[in-house]
Amino acid sequence: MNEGGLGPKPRGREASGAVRMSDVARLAQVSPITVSRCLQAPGRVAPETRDRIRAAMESLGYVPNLVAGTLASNRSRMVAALVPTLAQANHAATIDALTTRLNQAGLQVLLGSTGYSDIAELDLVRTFLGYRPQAMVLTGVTHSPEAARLLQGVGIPIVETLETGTTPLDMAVGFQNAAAGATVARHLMARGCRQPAVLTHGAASDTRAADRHRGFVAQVRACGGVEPLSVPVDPADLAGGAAGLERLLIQASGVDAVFCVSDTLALGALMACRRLGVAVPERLALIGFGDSEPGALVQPALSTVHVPKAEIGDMAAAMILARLSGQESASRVVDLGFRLVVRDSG
Amino acid sequence: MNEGGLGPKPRGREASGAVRMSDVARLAQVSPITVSRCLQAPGRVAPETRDRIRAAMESLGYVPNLVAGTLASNRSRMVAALVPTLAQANHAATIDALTTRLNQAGLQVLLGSTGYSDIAELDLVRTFLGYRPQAMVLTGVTHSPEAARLLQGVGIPIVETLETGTTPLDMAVGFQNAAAGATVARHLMARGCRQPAVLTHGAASDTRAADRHRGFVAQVRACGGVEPLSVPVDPADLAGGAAGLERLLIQASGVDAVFCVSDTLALGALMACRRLGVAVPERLALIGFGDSEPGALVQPALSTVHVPKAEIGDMAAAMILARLSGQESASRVVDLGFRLVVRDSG
DNA sequence: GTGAAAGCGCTAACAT
DNA sequence: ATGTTAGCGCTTTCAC
Repeated sequence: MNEGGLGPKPRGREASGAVRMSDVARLAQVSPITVSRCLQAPGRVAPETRDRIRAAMESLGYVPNLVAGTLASNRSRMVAALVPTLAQANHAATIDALTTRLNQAGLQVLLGSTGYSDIAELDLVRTFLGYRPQAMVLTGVTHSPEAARLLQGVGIPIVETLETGTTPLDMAVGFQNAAAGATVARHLMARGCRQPAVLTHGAASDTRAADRHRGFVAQVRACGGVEPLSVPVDPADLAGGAAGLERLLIQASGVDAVFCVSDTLALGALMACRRLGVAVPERLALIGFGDSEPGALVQPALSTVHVPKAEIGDMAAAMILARLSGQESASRVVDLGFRLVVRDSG
Repeated sequence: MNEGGLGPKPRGREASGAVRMSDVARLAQVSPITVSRCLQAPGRVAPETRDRIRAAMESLGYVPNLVAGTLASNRSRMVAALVPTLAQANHAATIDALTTRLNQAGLQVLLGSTGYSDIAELDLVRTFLGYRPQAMVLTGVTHSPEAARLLQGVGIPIVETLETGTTPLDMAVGFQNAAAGATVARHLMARGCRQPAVLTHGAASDTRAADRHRGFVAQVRACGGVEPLSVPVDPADLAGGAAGLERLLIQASGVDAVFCVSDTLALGALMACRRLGVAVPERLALIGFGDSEPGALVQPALSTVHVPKAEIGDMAAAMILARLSGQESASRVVDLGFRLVVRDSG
């Protein structure tokens, strides 16, 4: 259909008639390298030649093979990103901002979800590294030793998101989870709570949640409060939040405030309170984390901690882009902070 | 640090000391092809050799270059997926399910977001095709003619999600948006609404929303109702929903029911009603679409249409996997349906 | 069970 | 402004 019968295909492996750069070159009567240049730096080919090449590409429906290009140039246009799950608004918003920003700069995002599993993470890191990405974005700063070793060995920019508590592998952008927990504790104690408790995420690798929990407990202690009871929940969904709250009330009926390490958990707890006839915040104060949309809409409106999800994605992209363009960024750790949002629930 | 000084690197382009398959081969005293086999089909190399190779890989920290592998074998392990935005729970949930399922099968997802723009979509399609993915997942069935042409030309499985109204490029999984709109209309008319209206998404390329709108209007007509007024909103967020509702009430104070083409819009409208003192559903019935989490939690709880977001992602993955394993799937279009969820708001 | 040779489609490094 | 040559790191095909 397209061959002139001049040269039989040497290895004959191609599935469908994928158009190659050499086909374009032949039609445009130039050498392949000129076609390549026309794609990489159109300014370096004569306008007439350029038009001829473009016409040829158009008429053949040429789609450059980026895999071959990457191999030859040793430069991919890909950034790998790993999240625990997308089914949570924080992560989705962060990744959305990241991809949007990176796409604008001509970079593609290779996305993987670890499901809060360290071994899945290691697997994905290994595989993704195999694509020789230009950079890698991870969620959180806790990774298996092997993953950390692999990542440090490759010498590409690495950005860890949502957490800035400790020294990053390379760069980090987020906020301090422990400080957020402490802020919530201070707020609750100042409101006169006597017996605070916490609903936390049971998954061991959700160290962000664990940090918030830790910061909360430490601050309660510092304020001289009673040791907070804590109930781990896994999976950390609405039903889990509801069940967790019921368990909590059974274990310690005197609890008068609950810090839920995520809004989802808090919303589930709020539902349980409604069912049980527990008045919020009069009898029980409830504070969430993440400032999700539903939290602002329920009644009583959920008090929570706002975190800059989209800004984190934007900043991660910016840090990567800066590094790739040679700037040895001044700040390797960017703390975007958080903000306590006091509404009706506590 | 690692070279024995035997052969100078021919082209000397490598950034950092990336370990190559030949390095592993040399250390394990086999030829590169045996290392390759050890990775692809461990069963075909002798156990002893295998152990030697694995030890070598381990000690060198070898990470196979998948780019080279893809080029040589003409088979990538990647699936490309395009969504309008991830900042909306439906899409995030669908993609989450898709990636999880595909990752399990050893496939990676290359993710792009089009921001509801056809030209961004075309751009992404072109670029992604350059990576020679094994399959492609798109949102909706409406694409620019060039994109459609490109996609049909490549001969890989294509799955269009969230919409099954028309003939797909290749395969489709979702539900019928127009039918969903009609169902809402029937419900509202049966409840005795006299003057229904609709809050719709203004973005021209959100044809799913437009279909729901169309189906709704057609059904109202079929039921002999008055022609529904419609107010387009863009962007379709909470604030937009609130503003849209106010505009609607100004334009037609007699409206007694509003179908919002998304839950987000409906939630915004509900907030406006609270502010304005409009009783829902007594004075105004409100129905959303998508069955988002907040909708179930607000008061009055939002009536809406449930769609199987995660199931769509799962099914898309399953369809791709089936096709890749050679099964010429019986059904190219899978309608997973929807379900009217009547709660308090209408 | 293992290896040698060839080449995937493109681009870097020099020419000219 | 354009071309030549030589690979990128791997896998295919075919031989042993």
